[in-house]
Amino acid sequence: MNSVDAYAAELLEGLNEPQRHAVQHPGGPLLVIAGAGSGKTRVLTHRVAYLVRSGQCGLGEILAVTFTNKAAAELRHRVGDLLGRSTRGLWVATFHSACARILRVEAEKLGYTRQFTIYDSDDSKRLVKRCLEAEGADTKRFTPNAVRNQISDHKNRLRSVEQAQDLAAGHYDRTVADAYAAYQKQLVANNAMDFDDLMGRTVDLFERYPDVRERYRRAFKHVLVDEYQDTNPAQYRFLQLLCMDDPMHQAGPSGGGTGRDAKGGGEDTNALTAPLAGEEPGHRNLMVVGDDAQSIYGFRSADIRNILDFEDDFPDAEVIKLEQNYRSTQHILDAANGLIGHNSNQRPKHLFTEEGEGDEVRVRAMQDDHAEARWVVSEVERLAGEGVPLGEMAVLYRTNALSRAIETSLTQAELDYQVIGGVRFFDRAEVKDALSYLQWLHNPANTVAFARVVNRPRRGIGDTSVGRMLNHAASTGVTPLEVIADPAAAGLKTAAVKAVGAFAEQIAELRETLFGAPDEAGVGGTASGSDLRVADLVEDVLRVTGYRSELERSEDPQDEGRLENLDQLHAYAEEFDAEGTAGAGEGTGSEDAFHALDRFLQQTALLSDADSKANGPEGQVTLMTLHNAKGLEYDAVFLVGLEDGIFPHSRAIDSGELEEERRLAYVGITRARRHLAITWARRRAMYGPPQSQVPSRFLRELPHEALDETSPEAMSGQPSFGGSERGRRDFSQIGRIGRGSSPSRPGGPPRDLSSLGLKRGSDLVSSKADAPPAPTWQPGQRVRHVKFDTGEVVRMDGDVVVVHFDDVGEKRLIAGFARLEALG
DNA sequence: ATATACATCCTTTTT
DNA sequence: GGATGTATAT
Repeated sequence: MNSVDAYAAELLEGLNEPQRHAVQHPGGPLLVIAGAGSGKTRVLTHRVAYLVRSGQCGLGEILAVTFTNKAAAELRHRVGDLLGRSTRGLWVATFHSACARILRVEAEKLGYTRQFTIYDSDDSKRLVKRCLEAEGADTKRFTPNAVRNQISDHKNRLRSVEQAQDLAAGHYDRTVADAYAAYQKQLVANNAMDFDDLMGRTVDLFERYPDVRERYRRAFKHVLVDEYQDTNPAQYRFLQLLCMDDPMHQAGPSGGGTGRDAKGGGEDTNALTAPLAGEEPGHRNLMVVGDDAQSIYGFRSADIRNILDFEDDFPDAEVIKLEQNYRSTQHILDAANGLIGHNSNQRPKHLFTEEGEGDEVRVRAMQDDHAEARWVVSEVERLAGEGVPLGEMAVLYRTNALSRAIETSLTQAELDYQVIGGVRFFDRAEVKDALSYLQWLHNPANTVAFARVVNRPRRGIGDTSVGRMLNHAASTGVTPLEVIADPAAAGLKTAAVKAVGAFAEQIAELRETLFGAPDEAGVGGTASGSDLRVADLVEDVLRVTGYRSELERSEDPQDEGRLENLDQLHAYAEEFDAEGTAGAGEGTGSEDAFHALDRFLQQTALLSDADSKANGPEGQVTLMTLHNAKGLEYDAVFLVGLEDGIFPHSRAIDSGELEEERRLAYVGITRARRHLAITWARRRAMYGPPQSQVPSRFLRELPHEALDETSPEAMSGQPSFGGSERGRRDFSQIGRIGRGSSPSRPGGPPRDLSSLGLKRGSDLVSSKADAPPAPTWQPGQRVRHVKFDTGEVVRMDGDVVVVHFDDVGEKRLIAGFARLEALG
């Protein structure tokens, strides 16, 4: 072994057999099936480092693709650590940012300028809405969101407008296809691309310009992909084009070229992959890493068949399975294995660990959502007492709506928590407003940004006026910037003309700061403000437009927070400026303001909440949806709301997406290192009155040996005193509790509360701080005063239970009451 | 043009 | 429960 080899071999130390195998893979297609917690990032980073150290290629000849910025950053960081040197030159990017980078350079070839704007889903929704309205479609039946999703699906499956129209069978599909046509036309007119276009247009580019494709194919000798199970057909084709023999011969508009389009017909045809003779050979060095069991983005057109059929697509592919788990204890893995075993569409695998059995997975049935929340919180407290940091605990749920009860209980217990999800920073209205100003200054053709800011803050330019200006712009093929120079031409009334005039002046002033000299409306000026920083520009926008002063003047307490967000945006821009100047140290000279803005917008468009999604740094319990939990791990995990209709979600049940739901549960289970508890509630208030719930079918699929269930009914959802229908109707405020030792009917009511769903002391905890000592209840004990879950008081007076409705209102109380009445 | 009051609708969402 | 959109009034 020569010294180079020895140097590279260091990178193999500490890897297990299959991991090492993957890292050393000589070349050609490689699929690594990486079970949860099996060290897939390790394999990826070590392979990148190994390729470089063993001299197989240069750092700059590797492209590593991920789905999130966070994953990309981590990958880069860890490769840097392994190599002990800078990773500049290494392409680690998300699919979208890699494409955006390519498209900036090649935009002209596709009829765009390199200043094109990237529309986020909100922007594109607005544009779709406008298109639908222009078409005269009924936006009740064709909601902008639904239509946008359909269009997105078309794009992700690489269906052109024409293909979509050809495919459209019914009226609905045709309307969608027409909207797609109009929308796409508008995007080009706006010099804008949506997220899906970043992929799709790059694919277009590669297909239409073989020389361009060839250039990139040569630039990257090795391509590595993370989370391959989540790739959609567009991403799949992108990889093909980068690595493989020319797959394009020809999937023309009318041809059978829709690849894996199930709707389009042949389930098994795959025009993308047919290896074609006589073309220049691709390097074929494609390594993909993923876990089919964690494919949970089907609703966003991710196609699990990409990972399931990898060997069919690439007959010479090597497949390596990583099944040793370094995260969880065996009981948790058993639960995961048992559950996922119920899926048929999968690659069989069996996770194992050397860490030992650990705790059993606890499954608990709760009276209702409040009891569930309270139980979770009491467990959080218990574990905290055992030394598990709050930041190492997470509560996971299917839908965001389920977080509320948990939040309430955590607050009452005075425990710190963070909720992941909800509105992202860059999606907040005020932040988007500010960014839209910047976007419009940068790309005056951007009508969405224009429509957004023209009357914000309120300037007396109403919807009708905005509509007229947009129409005018569209029909005369002119940008909104030119429209506001002569608003009367768009047919505005005098008051509106005046208001627009004031707005135009503000914009002129801002353009002057950005471009230096005043220029004729339109195409970016010549010499632009030399050392203007983006942060200054943000501030100028807020000042000149009166946006900031409007908020400062406001009485609304929420506006305080909005100002803070704007300050945060400013701080973010300052950071960006600092990085820019630091990086541009050598030779580049001072970058002009316009170009800085260009880079700034590019970056922010593809940024999400970046790093906020992590373990609560210190002392914070984390709450989030299962989707958000992918890739994370915690010492203790609580999976709540395991009820049919919630999880699996009713819409998934209806549309036969149970396997994906099951994978989602699998993801949840495998987040836990040592402690896992799964709960469901007999009754839950979602929207409106509480509904009876049935335990999730997934609970029945968990292997009993791995579980700790309080009672048989925890699984079945049946009261232990089974028998006839009862307890599901409405009742008076008085119920009776059976008494004495002789049940009044066969298998009749027991006399204690255990069958009421109140099984343990913790179910009867007082939630009010100043309430009398919370009476907990133990089997066999007589009960006099009970504090019910939401704080309502239940007093037992002999046989009769009297319920006091206080400030909370009665609908929550009925839940507890149903069970009491059931005994009567 | 805008403020307010009522109705309506609810998955998940890496970019 | 709440955010969004439409109808109505000013």
